Amino acid sequence: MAIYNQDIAALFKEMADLLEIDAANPFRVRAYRNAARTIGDLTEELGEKVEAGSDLIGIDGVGKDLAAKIEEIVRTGTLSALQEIHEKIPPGIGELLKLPGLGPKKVKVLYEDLGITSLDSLEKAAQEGKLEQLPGLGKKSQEKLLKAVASRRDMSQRFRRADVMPYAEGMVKQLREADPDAQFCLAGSYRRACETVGDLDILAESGQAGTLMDAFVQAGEVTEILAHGKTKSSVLLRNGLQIDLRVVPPESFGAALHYFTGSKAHNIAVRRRARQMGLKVNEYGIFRGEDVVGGDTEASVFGALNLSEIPPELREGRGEIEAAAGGLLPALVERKDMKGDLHTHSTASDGNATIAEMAAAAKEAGHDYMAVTDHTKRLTIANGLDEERLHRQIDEIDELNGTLEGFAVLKGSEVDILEDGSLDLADDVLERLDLVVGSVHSLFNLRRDAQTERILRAMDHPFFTFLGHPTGRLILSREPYEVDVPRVIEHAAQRGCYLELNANPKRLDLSDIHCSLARELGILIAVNTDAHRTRDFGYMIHGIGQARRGGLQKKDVLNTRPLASLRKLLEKTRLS
DNA sequence: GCCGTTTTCGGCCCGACTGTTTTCAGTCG
Repeated sequence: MAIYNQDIAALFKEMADLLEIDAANPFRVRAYRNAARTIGDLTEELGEKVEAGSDLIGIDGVGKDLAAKIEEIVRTGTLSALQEIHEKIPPGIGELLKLPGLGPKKVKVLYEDLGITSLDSLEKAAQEGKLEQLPGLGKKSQEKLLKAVASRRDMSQRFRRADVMPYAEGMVKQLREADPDAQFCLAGSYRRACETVGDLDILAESGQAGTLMDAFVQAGEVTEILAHGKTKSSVLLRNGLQIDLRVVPPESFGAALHYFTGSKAHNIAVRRRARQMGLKVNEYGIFRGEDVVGGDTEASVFGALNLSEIPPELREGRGEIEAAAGGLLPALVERKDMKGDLHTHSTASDGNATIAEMAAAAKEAGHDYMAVTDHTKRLTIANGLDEERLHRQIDEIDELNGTLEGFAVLKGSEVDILEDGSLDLADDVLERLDLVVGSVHSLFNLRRDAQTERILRAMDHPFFTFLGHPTGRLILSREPYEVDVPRVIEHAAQRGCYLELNANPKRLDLSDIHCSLARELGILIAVNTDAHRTRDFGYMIHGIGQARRGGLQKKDVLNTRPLASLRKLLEKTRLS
């Protein structure tokens, strides 16, 4: 059985959890967590590196010891150090660390005094009133833990970013009414445009901290107050979303915004740099001894550290500090750079607007062109088009284009990739199209090799333009199908075709990491909404957020091109 | 356990809030 990076990362995470409960050196714990995070982000498989005999030392956070442990995992599938610690700390107990209010110390007490190793046994002990008798715990902790177990069971702990936008805006609106002079900014993973967020962080600059705090905990949707302090409070909404509000004075706003935007890994890296320069960074400012050297704006924080300003989307501790120090940060693509949308549907298949209506909406969204890419016959559930219907649609689009001014509708198709890698429509109709999006809509459970080969073969088709939603994942609801994405990306580079970053907020498919790999290999990415309704063109902002996280610049994105250059690039993918 | 303008040892980010405490440890972000 092949070992993938995610497996190695999972073992290191578990190791970190158990070591932490075992009260190991906290920096040793951090070393495991750091390595797990780095390895989870890598695009090259360490299993292959080990087989090839390459050196693992040099991977960020991997030294001699962890390199040996990775080799052990790859060769044996297990980690003996983990099994050793299992003799002291039972497996699965790390789950308890995820409960709010429980950290390593208390988990250890729970296990040693009451033998608690699971949510079930914790719940039972709490119901029997045993927790309140433990040192450091009381009646209140017991009640909170009982609630935490219940809420853990009945709701997922993360939210798609797009789904929390209305809650974020609603809360800020209520706070603004309480203090019209305050400034608000959403921070955290939300500001970094992460695919999912665990909670919302709202930062306020205000002289009325108390007023804001009161308004916050009394807001309409709040069902529980988790903390209510002078400058910092946390609440839980009915849907389980946690919101944190922090109020700071104007001179600290930039430092606080930087701090609460994170990520944690980025902040640690920034503070390490500050320390090396003899400075100290906290959420109130940046200091040399007692002297303030920055903090009112984010620019002042980066400036004091001799860094160019790092866009929030890149603050993941993946080398952005070094890039900023060397003046090597990319100028990230922006929404206004987008000239068109190359993946849309109409009533001909499973969309709910006509081509003319979609074209009008695309133009309204600021685009100069749009490609119609309805489904094909294999996807009967979506009323996919067969050759004859597509021929007619092509004629229809030609006719429509004759009536449009300052806007072009391109002729395309989202063609099903069949099991053997062939395309779902005959060449004579594909040849008439401006572009062909190849997508997998069936047989998600093929073995990894078979799925990868299937896709590579489809890409080799002479009329193939780009791969639609390359992994098929649905965020928080469906795992990607088993496919060797780096291999697909490398193949696209050799073949001379493109990849899609699907901007639908449920998909955001490619991931940021894979976007970054594609960019390194010089592959153009089409950022498309896959719109099925006119309002879906609004999805573009989510795609742009993801593209920025992947470090994509305007030049890396296919549909930032004006129509004439776009046509040339589409033409270029055709093999004779 | 990693790492090096602190360089093979001795550091490793920093502060607010809670609950249980009676001066602070644990947790969280």
